[in-house]
Amino acid sequence: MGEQFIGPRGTNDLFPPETQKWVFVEEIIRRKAESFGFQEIRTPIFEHTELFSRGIGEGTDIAAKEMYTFIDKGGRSITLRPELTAPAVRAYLQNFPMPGTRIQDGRKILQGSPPFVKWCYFGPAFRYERPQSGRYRQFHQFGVEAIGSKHPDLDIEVIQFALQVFKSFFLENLEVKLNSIGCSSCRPSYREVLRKHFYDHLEQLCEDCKTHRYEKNPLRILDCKSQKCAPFILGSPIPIDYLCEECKTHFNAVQHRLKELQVPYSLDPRLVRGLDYYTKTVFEVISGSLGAQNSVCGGGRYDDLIETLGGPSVPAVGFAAGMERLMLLIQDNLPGFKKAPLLYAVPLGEKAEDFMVPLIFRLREEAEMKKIRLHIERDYQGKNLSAQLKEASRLRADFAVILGENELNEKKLILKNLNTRKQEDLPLNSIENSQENLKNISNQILEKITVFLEEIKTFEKKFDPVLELKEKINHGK
RNA sequence: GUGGGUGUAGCUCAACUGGUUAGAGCAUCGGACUGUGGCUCCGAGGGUUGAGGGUUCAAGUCCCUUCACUCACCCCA
Repeated sequence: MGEQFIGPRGTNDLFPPETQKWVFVEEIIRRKAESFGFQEIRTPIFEHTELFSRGIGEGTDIAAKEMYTFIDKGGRSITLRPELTAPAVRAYLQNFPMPGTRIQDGRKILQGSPPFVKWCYFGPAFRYERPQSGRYRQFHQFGVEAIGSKHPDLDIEVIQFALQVFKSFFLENLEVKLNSIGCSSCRPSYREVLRKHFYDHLEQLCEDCKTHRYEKNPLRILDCKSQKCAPFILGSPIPIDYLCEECKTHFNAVQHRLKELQVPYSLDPRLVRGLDYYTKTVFEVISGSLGAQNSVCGGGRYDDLIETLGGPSVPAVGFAAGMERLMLLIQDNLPGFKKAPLLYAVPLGEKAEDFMVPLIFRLREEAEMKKIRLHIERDYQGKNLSAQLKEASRLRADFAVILGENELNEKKLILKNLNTRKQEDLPLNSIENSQENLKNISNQILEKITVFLEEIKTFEKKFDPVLELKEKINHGK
């Protein structure tokens, strides 16, 4: 087989019809984002390493061992983004002017309200992990961030947006998990309570919990799935019992709204998330049909992140969802995509080509001006008539334009409807490829085609993608 | 990083307990049909059996190493 290049581990190539599905799905998400007022942003795929190590926390698995980091030619440490929230915050701080600040106890205190933005994004992210179903080294996320307000209704709007997106794809059997992990004022004391709880059993905990988590971030012990830790986690104190007044009111407000809006959710006191920047509300949407990597989307509040990254204290909330995982869930439900009707041009011989090439060019322009969606293709391998028509059939072409020696001599051109197998001659005034002549012929062809297309159109109304999708869902399971 | 499963033609898979020249379907290309397509028939090309080493008279098959894919742990989207 020789030596062949294959793509790096954990990366994927996308081809039609997959690419069409992605475009379709992204477009629906964009429309949904528009109605929520989340505006699309684009930030670089790489950033200074420091942004991530500080942003998501030195101790986290992501920062500690999953980052694609390299030194560039200027000696800077650069990292391919493993997530998009930290870059969004960086972009926010860099581009949106703050009101005046005063320094108090080494912290920047805002004199007025910070700029408020509601953003959404799409794009690739990179983590060095062993790939498996729903997990890749280059994967794609979409998500939203609302920066500049601590209003609990924004937590709701973010969750609602995620659910609305999933709903537009008729996804069922999704579960919303919710928790609150407190803030910088109540978490330290809770942390101590946790340490005390686990202290007596320290020797019986798993390696990771014993050595790292207990010291660095005892909350993450709650998230540990090891058999060893399970019995001690069961009886451990949970974050919501130790929330400060502010966090408690916030969490109550969030839950109140969720109930009011009849959003089904379940409290999960062990949901703590793997990134250090979360505060207060955290949530996750999981699916039972994804295998081990069952989380479709995860997010929450990050009221301290902007300050961690060198800005003033600005509250924010957001989530990120995995495109690959979303596609896994919905791709069987997605409809086939209507292609533009195909016109296959069949020039036989050099003279015919000399006329056909400018004609094709002109046809494309005329079709566009008349807003006729038409795909025009031809043969480039000098095949004979039979073979070219065979190719046209293989490509499911709807029409063929045939031009050979005979036609040139008789000053005509054959337009064949490949569905009905009927063909007719279109007279040529001349075989000069003057613009006027080409335009004339183009319009003749397009006129004939339009008639056929009208017939097809009424037929295709049954195949409206959304209707078809709905039907599938209703009939299936 | 750790464990399980799997690697045979472009794709999907055969080849009994080790036994001649590794087969089939689909796909591709050509011909029947020197200018009218989807069908049919005939034919052709395509393989260092993932790679490297070992055992054996003999290895696709057994052993070791390595690589890739895949699922799971871990972690997360």
